Amino acid sequence: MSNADSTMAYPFDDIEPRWQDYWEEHQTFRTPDEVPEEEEKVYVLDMFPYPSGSGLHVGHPEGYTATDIVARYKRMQGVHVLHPMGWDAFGLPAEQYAMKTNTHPRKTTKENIAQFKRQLKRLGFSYDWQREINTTDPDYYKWTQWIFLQLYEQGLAYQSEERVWWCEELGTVLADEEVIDGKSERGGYPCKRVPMRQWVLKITEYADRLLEGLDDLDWPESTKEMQRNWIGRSEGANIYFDLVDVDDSLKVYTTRPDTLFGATYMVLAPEHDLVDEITTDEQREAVEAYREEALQKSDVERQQDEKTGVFTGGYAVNPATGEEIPVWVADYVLASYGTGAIMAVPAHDERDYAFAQEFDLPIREVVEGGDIEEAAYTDDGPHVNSANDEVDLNGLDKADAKDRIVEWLEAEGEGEHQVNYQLRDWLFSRQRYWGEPFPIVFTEDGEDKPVPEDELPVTLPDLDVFEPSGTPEGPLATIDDWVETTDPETGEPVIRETNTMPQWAGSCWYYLRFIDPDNDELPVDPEKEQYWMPVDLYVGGSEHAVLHLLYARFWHKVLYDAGVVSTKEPFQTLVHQGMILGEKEYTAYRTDDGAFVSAAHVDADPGSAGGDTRTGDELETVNVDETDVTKDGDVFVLADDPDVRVDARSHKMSKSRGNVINPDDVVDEYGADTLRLYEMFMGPLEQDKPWSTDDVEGVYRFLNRVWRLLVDDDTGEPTVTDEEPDRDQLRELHQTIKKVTQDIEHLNFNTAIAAMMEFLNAANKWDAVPQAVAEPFVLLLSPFAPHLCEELWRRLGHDDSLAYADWPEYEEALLHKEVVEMPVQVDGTVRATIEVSADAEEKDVIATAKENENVARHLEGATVQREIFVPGQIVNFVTS
RNA sequence: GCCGGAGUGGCGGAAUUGGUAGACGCAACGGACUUAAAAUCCGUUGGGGCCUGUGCCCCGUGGGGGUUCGAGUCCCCCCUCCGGUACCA
Repeated sequence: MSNADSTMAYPFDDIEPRWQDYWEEHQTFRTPDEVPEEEEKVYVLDMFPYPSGSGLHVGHPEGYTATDIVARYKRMQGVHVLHPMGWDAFGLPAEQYAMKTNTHPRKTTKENIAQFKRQLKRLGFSYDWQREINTTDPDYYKWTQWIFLQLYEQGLAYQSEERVWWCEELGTVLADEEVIDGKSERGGYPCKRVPMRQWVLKITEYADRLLEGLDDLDWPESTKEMQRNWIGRSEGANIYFDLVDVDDSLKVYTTRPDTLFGATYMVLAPEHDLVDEITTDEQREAVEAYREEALQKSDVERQQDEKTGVFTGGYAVNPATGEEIPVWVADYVLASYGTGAIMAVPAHDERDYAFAQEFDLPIREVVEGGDIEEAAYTDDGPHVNSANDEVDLNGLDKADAKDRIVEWLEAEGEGEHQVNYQLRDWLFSRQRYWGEPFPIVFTEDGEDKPVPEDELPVTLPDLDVFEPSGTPEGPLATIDDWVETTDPETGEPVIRETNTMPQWAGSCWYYLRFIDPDNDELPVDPEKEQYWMPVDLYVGGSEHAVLHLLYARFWHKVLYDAGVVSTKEPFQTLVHQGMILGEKEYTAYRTDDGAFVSAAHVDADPGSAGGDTRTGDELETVNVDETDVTKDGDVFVLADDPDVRVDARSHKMSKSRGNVINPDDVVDEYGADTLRLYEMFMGPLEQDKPWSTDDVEGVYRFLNRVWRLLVDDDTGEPTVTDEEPDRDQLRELHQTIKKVTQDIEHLNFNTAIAAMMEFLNAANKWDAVPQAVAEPFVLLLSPFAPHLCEELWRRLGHDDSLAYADWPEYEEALLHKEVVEMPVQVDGTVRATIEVSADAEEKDVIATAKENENVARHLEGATVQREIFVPGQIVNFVTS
């Protein structure tokens, strides 16, 4: 039963497609190719979507509406706006679908894009569709390959043997998350890690610049912090430990060189190069077995709490104490961080402490302050037991001890100060079909060579059959007549690189291509780039807080160094829209025989089935209607049985939960303007918010009231008058202009809408609406509900679109009320509200306040110590 | 564990530099219109208490303390929830 069926509803289903056609026909939102002469510009960008087969989700229009409002608002202010949209269309799902149905990913992708585009157009976004780009288009990925060549030529791309999960049965390489317990997630077939030659990008070379660049960006603090943590810069020292009976030394990285005197053993990662050399014959078998086991474990499995490890039989010399200390192999030391080896200081490191306890290794205190019988002490304190003939750390604190010992190590040639990063170089190849081919060939003697620029793009060959390649090298390796080619320079036979680029590649620079999408000479014209960059507002999900945004910043800096772009950072202001959750659900728990169990006794993730914590019985979940629950203190209980607590929360939308809202359905029922307005009205943009169909109807009613305020339902004629607006009407209008303008500037769309609702409530009480008030109001509403407002604008007598009409400006003088209400407090408690003239003097206001009966009553018998007067805000009498 | 964010009516959420807590919307209730329903319109709605009534009093922004004439807002301590991350030496 929807209100939308009512005959009273405004005809959105007629209005919306009509205006969408108009905009398309008139190219209303086309941004000219030429660089405008006027300075002022704004580049408003959405994170472009992956066009999945399931179509648009209600989460998409949230960010897209926000940027659309800003774009439309800025256009009306006469600013040049770049507001494009495109498709991040390479990726695994289309390839998996191809293997299931033997449909070419190109076809699937094309269909999905058509679906997405149709859905977006229905929502009336003001994109310049002439600039649409698609990462799978050879004219686009030509330049992705070109950028790879820039990286290659600058020495930022190298090849390395990296281990991948290979599943013999499935005949394909799997990602980490597709392998569980060494078995494939699909089918449960055994997998093993095999080394593969892969391309890796030297993002670590840019670590410091990526870190520093964050400081000046107007980004959410949490996102900047996540990037900082991801880069993970730390300062410490490399220290060299000579090996006993082996002519080599062991290099370790530590952030606590000051605890060197407490290093009582050492640990190598199982992958460490020196394991073989160090291991003694007696220990070899045990070490080999341990190593074998560790190599087949996934990273997750290796991060179990219990520490495992095995003694190598070898010893190293602690350079500070001269002691010979045992060298172990353990998988709590990661090969990928630091040098893959550590000096273990069990007294002052929790992990080393746990390991030492497990294997009964000595624990020696070198920093005072804790109780090392109980636990590792990692805080600061005076150093002890830390002196030899040449250096003495005793009594020093952490910072001084670090300086002193590093100085000594450097003088002795036993170590040096070292900065380290958690950031790893970027594994840039995938053993897949549906991605950008690398512009690289290999000569017969195995040398890699770049494909010359004028030979780009290296296009993806077609495949007849989509099936697992049967080789870890991926599907392209099976196409001989593509792989085998000739070197255009020498005419010699060469073979092509058969890896493809990861999905991130295309999204690393798409914001540049939007500026100049058809350029076949360059990725982007420098003059246009200088005008439009940086992106002024970038909106997208926080799931991209690290990877996409870090990779894109990295490429941008490389392009900056190559002189392709003029800004050091691509995205000046970044906003993450919150997640839209499903409708709020109340969940009760029940036993087999139908008895309710209070949620207080249920052990389960809220909303999913679980067990009774007292009896262990399995419980089923029941959805309870909102009307059958009631609030009891902080929790909800069944109205009929207040002893039974129920879970009340909204969940992430998912097919399995069946709480997915399809934007198409909402548009069918209420129209695009309602969907847009609702998503903006739900709450602050950045916040997660639950969907509520009742609330959708609320904003729909608002749009209907706007329509009825200005248009006669029977005749379709406007109901406005040409009378001069009175003072009250002007004040209402100008207050609304001010509020809406400021709120859009701050992306506070929910309160902007509330202000317009307040305006409407006021206007509904007027006998008639003057045209001079109606028109600015329609303009204010237009970025939010563009179809409705275009229609109203037309009916109010305008021939052109309002897309470039002047944004209304408020007059300060019209905002003021002549008479204002002021609360009067006695000792901080409001006792009355008085009406005074807005420009009344303090003494008059105080006098009026004192005359108030209730105020007088509270002041009776008391001495007024102070009189607080804040003009227009408050009067407060403080008594003794 | 660590980092980040948030706790305000039955619900989503408002609240400039500290200045009438609960704007706006939903839901609920009452009324008008209607043969009736829907839609629409008007009104009430944080909790408790006093009063014939205009009205008045007390409590109230996760909990406890503090600063201030005045605290949702600032300071200290604690609790809960959400997101991220986790053997990074």
